[in-house]
Amino acid sequence: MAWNLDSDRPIFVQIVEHLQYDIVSGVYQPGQKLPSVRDLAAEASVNPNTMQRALSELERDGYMHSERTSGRFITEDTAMINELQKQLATAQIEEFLENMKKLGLSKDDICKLVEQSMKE
Amino acid sequence: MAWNLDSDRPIFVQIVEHLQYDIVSGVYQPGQKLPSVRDLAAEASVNPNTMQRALSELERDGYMHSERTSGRFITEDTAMINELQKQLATAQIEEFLENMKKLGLSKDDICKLVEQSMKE
DNA sequence: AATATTGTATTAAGCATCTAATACAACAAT
DNA sequence: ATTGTTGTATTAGATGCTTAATACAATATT
Repeated sequence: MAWNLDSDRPIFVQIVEHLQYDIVSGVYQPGQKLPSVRDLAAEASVNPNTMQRALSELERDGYMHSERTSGRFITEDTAMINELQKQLATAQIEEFLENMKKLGLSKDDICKLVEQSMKE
Repeated sequence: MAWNLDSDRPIFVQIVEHLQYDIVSGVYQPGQKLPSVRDLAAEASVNPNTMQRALSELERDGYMHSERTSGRFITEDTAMINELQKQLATAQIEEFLENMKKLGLSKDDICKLVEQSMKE
């Protein structure tokens, strides 16, 4: 699975988002053990420090926790995960609609374009 | 008009996007003269060098051109502007749908959420 | 003719990000 | 008991972005 990191934004931020999406979509199940920092860093072709930083952020927000030497685990709080999904989804929609309006497109324009793209 | 620049991405990139949206939506008309680099920089609360960099990018891509000392002008190539609008719109849609899928949402889920948000 | 404004260029400094290279303590695996 | 793996911390260097402070030539403006 490619990580598709670009240079337009800090890498550690993109990693945080990527992992949030993996948690929300079920790539990583609640309670599941994550690969080690070094393995994740290699997988993402990133320095271990950078991966560590991203993981620390996710840990700070409660989406995972580390057991000293046994590894790192996804939270088992499914309510929290569902909340994150809801939050990310509404953020996506709001940003999308706002940007489309900035482009000078009407609601009808937006609907047509979305419907057209959804058919593929 | 606030520029709403954040620190998550390079400012000059955000300025490029902001101005592209202003061109596409008609805030700046084809052939219209832009404020000076210094004025735009002040308006965006940004260093003139940073604004200059963003403008150079837009100029490199043909969306505007500078007349040495008379100022800087939006292109009169309306076809090019329409093409940019189309390009930005499809990019928005594709990114949006891709992210929603990454969140594990089905097409029905997406439709419902969009319809709901569109009513406000 | 004198002045102001235009775009443009340069240099230096500060800052955050990222990589690289280690190091260490805790614990699992052997 | 030894070895390997875990998360974590530290230091140094490179790079890119941003600001600040200028400077200059060209040309509107007065």
